[in-house]
Amino acid sequence: MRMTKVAPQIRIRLKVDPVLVARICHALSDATRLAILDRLRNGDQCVCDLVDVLGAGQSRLSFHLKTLKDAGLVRDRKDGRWVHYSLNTETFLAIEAFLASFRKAEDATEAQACCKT
Amino acid sequence: MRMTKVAPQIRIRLKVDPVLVARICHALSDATRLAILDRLRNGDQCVCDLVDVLGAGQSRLSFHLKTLKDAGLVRDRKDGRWVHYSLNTETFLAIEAFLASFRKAEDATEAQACCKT
DNA sequence: TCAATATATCAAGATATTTCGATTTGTCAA
DNA sequence: TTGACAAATCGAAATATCTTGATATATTGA
Repeated sequence: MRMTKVAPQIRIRLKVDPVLVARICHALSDATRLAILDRLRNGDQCVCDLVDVLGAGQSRLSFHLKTLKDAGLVRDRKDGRWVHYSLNTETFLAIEAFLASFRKAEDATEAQACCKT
Repeated sequence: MRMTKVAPQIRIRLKVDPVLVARICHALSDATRLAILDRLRNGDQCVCDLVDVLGAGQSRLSFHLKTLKDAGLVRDRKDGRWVHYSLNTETFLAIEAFLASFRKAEDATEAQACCKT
C-alpha cells in the first residue's frame, strides 16, 4: 500500500460510465440479490444450493443471478450440469472507487481507485 | 490515516441494514439522480439551478431529490424561498464500507469501515 | 437410449417506478 | 395585500421490474 503523497497527475484514476454505475447499483438494490451476494461471501455456490438456502423459486434465482452477472458483480463457471456463481471483486472495487470520488472534491468528475487490499 | 495493522476485534465495524443498502443503491441506480449527484460535487445547488443545468422538469427533479434525500445521499437546507441540496458524504462512506466487505472474506456478514479521508 | 436433474428462458400477470402537467404551499418584494 | 417565484405534492399514464408456472436445453448415469 502506497503511503506517501503523490501528485494529482500520477494518481490512479478510473473513468466510470454512468450507465454501468446505474446497472451495478440497480443490481445491488434488491433484497433477494443482496441475499445471494451474502451467501457468496463464503465462496462459490451452485444455483440449487441457493434455491435451498434462500427458499426462492429456481426461475426467480436464475433471473436475479442473470441481473448480478450482467452487472459484473458475479461470475459463473459451468461444472457438469451445475453452474457455480462467485463474487467478482473487481466490480465491487470499481463501484467503491466511483462512490469514494464523491467524497473527494479534487477529483471532480472522475473516480479515484482506493481501498485496495 | 492509520498505517499499522490492528487486531480484528478492534477494527471499526458497521452493521449495515440490507433494507437501507437496497434503498441507497436504488437511489444510485438512475441516470437523472447520478447527474444530480455529479452536479453537487462542486457544492450546494438549489433546485432551480439543477432544472437549468440538467434540462429536466421541476417536479421531476423534486421527485429525484426526494429519493436521494430519503436514501441519505443528500441533505437539504432551506434558504428563503430556495432549497439547497448538498452531498451527504457519511452515507457514501457507509455504502462503500458495505461493498468493501464483500472483498474481505474475514469480515463475514459485517461491513468494515475503510477509505477514510 | 432413456429418465432424472440442473439451469435458463419465456409469457403473463402483479407490482413498482418514472414522467408529466396541474395544483398547492411558502417566501419575498413591490 | 398582491403578484411572482421556488419547490413540493398529487393523479394519471407510461414504463420497468419482479414473480410465477410452464417449457426448453444440456448433462449425467443407468
